[in-house]
Formats: sequence, C-alpha cells, structure tokens
Amino acid sequence: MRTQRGASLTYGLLETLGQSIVIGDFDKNGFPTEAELCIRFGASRTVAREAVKMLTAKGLLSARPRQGTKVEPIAHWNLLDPDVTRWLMERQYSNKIYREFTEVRLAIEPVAAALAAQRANKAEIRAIRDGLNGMRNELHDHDAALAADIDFHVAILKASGNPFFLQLRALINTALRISIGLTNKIAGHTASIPAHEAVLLAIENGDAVGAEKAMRAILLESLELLASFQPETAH
Amino acid sequence: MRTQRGASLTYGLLETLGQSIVIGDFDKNGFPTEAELCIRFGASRTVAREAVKMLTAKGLLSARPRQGTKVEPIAHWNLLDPDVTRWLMERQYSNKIYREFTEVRLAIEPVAAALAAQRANKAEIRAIRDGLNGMRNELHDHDAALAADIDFHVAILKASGNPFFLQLRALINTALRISIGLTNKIAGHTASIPAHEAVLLAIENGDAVGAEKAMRAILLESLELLASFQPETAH
DNA sequence: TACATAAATTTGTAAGATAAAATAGCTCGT
DNA sequence: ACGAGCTATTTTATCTTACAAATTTATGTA
Repeated sequence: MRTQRGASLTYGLLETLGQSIVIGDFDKNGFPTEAELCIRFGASRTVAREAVKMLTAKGLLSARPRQGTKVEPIAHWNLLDPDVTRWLMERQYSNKIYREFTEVRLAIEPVAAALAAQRANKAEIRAIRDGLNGMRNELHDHDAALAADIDFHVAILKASGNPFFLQLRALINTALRISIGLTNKIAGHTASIPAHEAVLLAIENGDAVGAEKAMRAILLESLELLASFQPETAH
Repeated sequence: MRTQRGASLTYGLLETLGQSIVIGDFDKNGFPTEAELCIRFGASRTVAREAVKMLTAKGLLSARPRQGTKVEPIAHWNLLDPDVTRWLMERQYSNKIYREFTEVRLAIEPVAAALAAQRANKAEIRAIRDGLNGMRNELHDHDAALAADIDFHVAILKASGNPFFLQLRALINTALRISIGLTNKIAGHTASIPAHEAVLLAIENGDAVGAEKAMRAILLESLELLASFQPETAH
C-alpha cells in the first residue's frame, strides 16, 4: 500500500515530513532549509534531499535555489496518491474531508459496480462474496468486519476491469476507516448487510443498472447516517 | 501541471526514465543498475538516485540492496499522478487506455456537473461559459478549440468544489487530446456545441439532474463516435 | 538616485568512501 | 552426498566534502 515496506532513514523521514506537512506544521515558519532539516532530524544531506525529492514528486513541495523549499498549496498535492491519502487520514478527522471522500466514492463505486456486473468472472465474484461473508461472520469483531468491508469494496473495483478505478482503493480504505470510527459511536450500528447483498446479487445477475443503484444506496445511507449523527464541524 | 517547471538534470532524467518505463523499454532486460544509469545517461550518482527516488514515489520503481531496482507492475503505478498520466499519453495511442480514461470520466464528470449545479458561484459559472465561448469562437483553429474544450471541462471540475475531482484534470487533458486527435480524422467533425450548451444551462439553473445527464451525453457521444470510427485494435 | 558589481544564501551537482542488505558460493564436518 | 555455517560479492543506502548555479541582497560608484 505505502511507497515501500522498508523503514530506511529516507522513508522514515518521508513519513515524518509528509505527516507534518499535511497537519500544517510548516504553515507558520515555512519549510526548513536543507541544512536545518539535517540538524533537526539528524539526517545526512543525501537522506534529506531524497525525502524532499519524493515529496516534490507527490506535489507537496517545490524547491528552487536561493529561494528555498516551500510547501505547495493543497490544490497542487497529488491527493489520490496512496501516501498522501494515508497522511490525510492520520491527521485530525474533519467532516469536510469525509464528505469530499464520499462524493468521490459516489462517483466511482456505482460505476465500478455496473462495470463489474458486465465483466466480472467467477474468481472476481468469489472475491466479492468472500468480503460479504467476512462481514457476516465478524459481527462481533469491529476490526475484522472493517477489513472485510474494505475487501468487499476493493474487490468490486478490481472486478470493474479498469485499473484506474483500483487506484482509489487507498481513498476508500481511508474513508471506510473514518466512517467506521464514527458509526461505532452509534450504539449497535453496523454496516448494512442486506444492502451489500443486493450489490453482490446484481453483479452475479449481470444487472448493471441494479448494481449501480444498490451501490449508490450503500453510500448514501452511510452519508446520511453520519450527517444525522454528527453536525457539521469546523475545518 | 508537471512536477516542476525547471529543467534540471534530475528532472530531465525523471522525464526520460518515466517515458521509457511507460513505453516498456526495460521490460526485457530489467531496469539498469545505479552505476549503469550513470554511464548510459551521463549522470552523477546524485542525479540518478534522486530521479529513481521520484519514480519510486510515483509507484513505478522499487529498489532494494543487492536485488537492484525493478519496474513495478502497472497495478502499482500511481496512474492518476499528472506526470504518469502525461507519460501514458505520450506513448503510442491505444484504444484500451482511451476507453479506460473515458470510463473514469463517465464516473466523475457527470457527478461534478451535478455538484457544480448546486454550488457554482458567478465567477465559476463565468469560467465555464468562457470555455464554451472559446469553443464557439475557435471553430477554425483546432488547437485553440481543444484548449477551450479542456478549459470548459476543468472549469466544471473546479466548480464542483471538491478538490479531489480537480485531481483528474491531467487525465481529462490527456483523454481530450487523444479524442481530438482521432475525431479530427473524421472530416468536418467538431465537438458538439449544443451538448456543451445544455450542460452550462443546467448548471446556471441549478438543475443537478439535468447537468449530470447532459454531461453524460457528451461523453457517451464522444465514445460512440470513436467506437464507430475506429475498430478495437490491439493493446 | 541609478546602475552596475560584489557578496551571501540556498539548492543543484559531483565524487569518493563506507555501511548495510541480500544473494551466491564455499568449507567443513558428518 | 548433504546440510550448517561462514565468506565473498553485488547492489543499494548513507555520509561527507567540495564546488557550481541561481537568485536575492548589499555595496559602491558615477
């Protein structure tokens, strides 16, 4: 999922800086100079430069001689980069970003479900069903149920056959974790199994329109539940 | 749009390697070792390493000691990264990727248009109208008409108020350039002005459902036109 | 003041040395 | 022959130092 499994100095600094940038730690005093980075994080120039270069590649920074390194405005960030999405999740939750995530899901996932209904093979349908069964069997274990829920949605993205849709798995992962974190506060609430069953059934039957509607219903239900539960807050 | 305006050695090598990877130049012999990179491209280790690190940040490469640097499978690439999208465009056109692009557009743009109908302010509507007028006024100049067409679609993404939608501007840019490149081969064909007018009108009237349908019609029309014109080719 | 020139700051590039990781190969005892 | 453990090798990872380039600031001179 992330850029690399390894935890070298460079990737450690990448994580630290990425999170700090997303939180806004450098908004006041500006981004440190290369020399300051080395001092503050005990890194060599090589490590500092390579971490900055990777953050530049993700749109978070830009550097020019004499002018220094600057944090780019959020409009320039590669928001669909898995690392950036994860850093956004790890910072303080905000209703605004959850709504934005869900709007993206409302655009993508119903269309992906419709395509899956037209194209999914047996193995892909089995993967979707495994996700649903996991949700059924783990009603007691919130973490396991969440993992199964994510598996269900990602399996549909895969079954769509369009690799670009699959790129959004990190965002969906994030959105679902936020969603679950909130809905868990509502006593006894769990993801709606029947709604998920309806999506699977439509895909199995090759019913593109039905799959699209059923998936949209899941997302709208989740969105309305949250809206009714927690009023819009700042940010 | 791209990672950096500057044309330093590092960014030059980034471009060269990114294009080569996307084309598949390293599929046979594997990706060169750091030392080989320096020799083949006349770069210092610093430049070679930083370019590789940026490509790693975009999901195209991974590196481990002793094992070397390898091209990741396409499923791992950050396909929505503006640089990656541009490199994909610059390689040989293929019907498959055009269809995939259009599927993404069919998911995102109608929803963006619906949101724009609910939220767009006067300045944002003016930007959309400017794009449409540009298309009207530049019927003779294909390049200018294409630019106006792109402006029109990007203005709607902006007016949606969701920054994640705007991330797809590079993909839409690419898709439209491919589309225009093909439709220009059809004698006398130009983008349908009335269809675009319908979208603007619906947004101005706050008609979310109408805007969504009108935008979907534009994309479906474009897709069908191409399908009828050029039969599915390899890749 | 206006303009040219020098100085200072910060990133960009280069090169060499050493460390660490992971594979391949070898030695040796059984 | 076989396997455990050690050694060698390859390649990336890290550190250090030096210099170049770009750009802003300061300075000096007419």
